Amino acid sequence: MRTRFARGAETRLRIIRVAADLFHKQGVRATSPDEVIEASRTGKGQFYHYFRSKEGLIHEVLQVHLEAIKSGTALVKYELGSWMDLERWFFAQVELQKSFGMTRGCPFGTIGNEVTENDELIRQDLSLIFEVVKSKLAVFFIREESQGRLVRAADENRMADFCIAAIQGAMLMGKITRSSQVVETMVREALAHLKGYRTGSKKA
Amino acid sequence: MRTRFARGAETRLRIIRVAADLFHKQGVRATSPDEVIEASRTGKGQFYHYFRSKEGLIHEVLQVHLEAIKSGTALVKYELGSWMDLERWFFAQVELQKSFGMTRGCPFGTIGNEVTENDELIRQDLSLIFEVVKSKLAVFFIREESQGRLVRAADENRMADFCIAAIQGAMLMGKITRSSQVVETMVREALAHLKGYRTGSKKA
DNA sequence: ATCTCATTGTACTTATAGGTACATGTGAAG
DNA sequence: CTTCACATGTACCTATAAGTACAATGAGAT
Repeated sequence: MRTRFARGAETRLRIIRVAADLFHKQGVRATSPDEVIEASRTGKGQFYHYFRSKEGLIHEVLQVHLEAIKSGTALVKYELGSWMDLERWFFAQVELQKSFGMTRGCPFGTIGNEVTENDELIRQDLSLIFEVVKSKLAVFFIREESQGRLVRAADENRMADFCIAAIQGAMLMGKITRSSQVVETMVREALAHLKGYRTGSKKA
Repeated sequence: MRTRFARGAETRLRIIRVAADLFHKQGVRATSPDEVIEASRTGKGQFYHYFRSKEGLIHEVLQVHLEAIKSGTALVKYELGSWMDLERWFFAQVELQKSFGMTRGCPFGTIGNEVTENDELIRQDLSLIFEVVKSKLAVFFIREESQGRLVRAADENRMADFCIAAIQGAMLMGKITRSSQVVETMVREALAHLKGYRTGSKKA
């Protein structure tokens, strides 16, 4: 029973990976099952054998993303141990965007902007992903605070939300302008703001 | 010749307005010409009489937005005369989002996130819109600077970019979480950061 | 060798997207 | 009161989206 489901699982994962890439590249609405099927070199039979529907596929893709974030196997590392790590967190995403020639945004933001009131399930999947990311970031700020390295006015949860919204806005503007300039500006300003919450930081 | 084109111009504008609303609500890919036609109570004949194609319509919609921003007739006022105006600028967008029950994001950001490499014209339209917005915001910061009210480290262009990316990220997260909390957090943090560039501001 | 069930392949189906073709209406200028 | 250009209405049309139906294959259990 060891390899009983191995072949299928591989096919399934191949479809998910291809879909994730296409969703990132062109969004979910612009990506048809047929396109995923062709790019993954599978067939209709396989597609609908492994996924109820297109929505089911989107859900599975997001699950895989979520697991990668949780387990730390994602391209971006969300476990921060220092301010240097935080900088790396920001810049890792900029670099990823650059590697696609500034033609793509954040994989989650891209999908998130497409959700309407009929995509409640997907919206919740995304909400959960961002909640997990937020808590990972917050953990860092909370640790800093517990060591007395943050000023009293600092609110770790707000700081985490700020990080996420900042990088989302930055990447969206980067995609629209096809330039990394705005992204880098935003990241630097955001970091400057966050560092302002460190004890003993000279303003700006 | 006064009313010669009046009727048609009205129909045209009606289509544009309906389309703008649908694009804002559900994005451009999820909005078909048929839907626009029905919601605007027109017909195929009229639609394709006034617009070459769906892409043409999107372009026209963005032109109308652009003109509204330039002329100051948009729902959000981009001409800032004071820091209070800047706050209002941020919060006006939050209020607008709230008025839709947090189900929508920024009209431009929503469309911007949908553009792929095949939508170069639309992408440029959006780029232009954001450039105009940026310059309007920058004008305020430059005026402040010229009156010696900003610290030397302040960069007016970067500050303007920061404003735009911040509000974009905020609204996107607001739409995904369906909550105004993140949005308000982001706006307050962003304002705090910007105010840090004022001369004589106590840090944070 | 066969049975069984996961897996895969192919053909068909319905609805919608996006657009054309063409016919008709209408109102102001001549 | 006709005419011509703008304006509107209706009927197509082709491609694609999303999904179903069902047949065929193939590897481990018996």
